[in-house]
Amino acid sequence: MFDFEFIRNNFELIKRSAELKGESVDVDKFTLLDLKRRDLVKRRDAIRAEQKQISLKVAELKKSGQGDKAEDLIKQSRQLSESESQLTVEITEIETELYTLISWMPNIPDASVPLKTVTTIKEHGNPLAFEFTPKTSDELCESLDMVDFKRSTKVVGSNFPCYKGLGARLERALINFMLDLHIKQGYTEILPSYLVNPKSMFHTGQLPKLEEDMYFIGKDNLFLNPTAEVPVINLFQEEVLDAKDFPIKYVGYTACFRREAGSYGKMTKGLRRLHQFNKVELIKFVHPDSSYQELEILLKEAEEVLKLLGLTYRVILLPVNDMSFASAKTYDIELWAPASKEWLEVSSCSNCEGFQARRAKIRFRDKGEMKTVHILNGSGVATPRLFITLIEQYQTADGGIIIPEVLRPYMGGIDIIDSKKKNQET
RNA sequence: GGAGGGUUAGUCUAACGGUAAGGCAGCAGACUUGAAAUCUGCCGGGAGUAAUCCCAUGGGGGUUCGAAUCCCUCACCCUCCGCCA
Repeated sequence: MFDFEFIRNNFELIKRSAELKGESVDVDKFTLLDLKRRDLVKRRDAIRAEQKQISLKVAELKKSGQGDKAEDLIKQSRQLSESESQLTVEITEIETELYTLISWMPNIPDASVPLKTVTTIKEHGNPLAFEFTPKTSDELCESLDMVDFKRSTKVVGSNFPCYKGLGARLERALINFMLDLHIKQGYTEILPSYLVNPKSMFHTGQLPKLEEDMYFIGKDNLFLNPTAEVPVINLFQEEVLDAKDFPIKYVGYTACFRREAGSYGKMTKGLRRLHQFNKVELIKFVHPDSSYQELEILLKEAEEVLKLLGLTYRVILLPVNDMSFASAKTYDIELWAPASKEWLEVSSCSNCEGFQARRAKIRFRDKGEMKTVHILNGSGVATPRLFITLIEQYQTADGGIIIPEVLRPYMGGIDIIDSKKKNQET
């Protein structure tokens, strides 16, 4: 969200970036309402000033025991009061409209972001060649009994996975491995609430735009978080941070809930796109002057997960039309699923600059001046597609899965998942 | 769920219904080799070249010429009671 003054001075920029992000923002309407508001406010202020003067005179008269002389003044003030409240009604209406208008303006992309072309920044690892026909993750999950999709459907519905046996253990191992790694990188762990209030959803930019994609508990007016970004960032809403602590780094794990309304087809098969999934999320509060350097560091910190797991991945720079509402610049990390033969997105690392911070009123003091912090977020990483690519990349000719060494301590020393060991819980 | 108490600026704390006062922190300057101390100014937001004006006491409403103050309502915090893992 932007300040009024910024909007007044940057019409073209806002209009163009909104169009590129697929939003229609009526900038002309803003100008019209803004001018009207300023005019009305000026008129109301004049009335209020007059009322104040009268009020002071009344007080004086009453103090000096001449209360009866105040009658005319009081009558006059009552009349002013009427026109004042009329103007206030008009102003409130306009402000509501303006606020709605502003809350639908997406963040402006950084100058380094391409308009429509996806740019591959780097590739890591080798293209994997198997001397046998590799199984897809769906086949492996079934043959090794790691995820029970069918039974879970009876409990809740489709696309809510139920991990089972060593599948559950592997999922848990991944989460813990990632958390421990990021803690080593200097992040403070947060285990936040899964439910968040509407205000918080607005601050981080999920509302108003993505309301349809969110689970909502009407009885208590709460949303299920779609990412730990929401509860973690909102911990600090309306706070003034200390610049001495920058960069402030938090890592949070939560289950994430998304309705994925309108999704269908191949992309929803297996673990590809789920209503509930696990994600470890990195959040940084930084000084505006260094937020783009911090974004590069954040990306490297997320990549470290995949490097240590020995996975083949690539990093792409998202063009404006693929970027989220709140982001100014986003890198995606994609993993290679060799059997399914597709790149799967497991992480988005974004610099949202002051967009969320202005909404959430998260500020810091810089040489006596209050400023808006810049907020970055990055998945480090989401588990389902990591799970898919890991089991596809590490599968053996006889249908087992080798556990990467860094995960073994989290798996009770298990080094391979195979058909004999599939339900083992040593 | 019930009863009572509370919410004032970055922070801490005042204000018989008469128009938000202080302290601390912070910033700038003076003094100083430098610092501390001290002194001066600034130190919530908006409009205006400026003088100045308006808004702001958790949110929303009401009473009043006038509300931080009185009333209603909601949110949150604290204490106690009830219920429960």
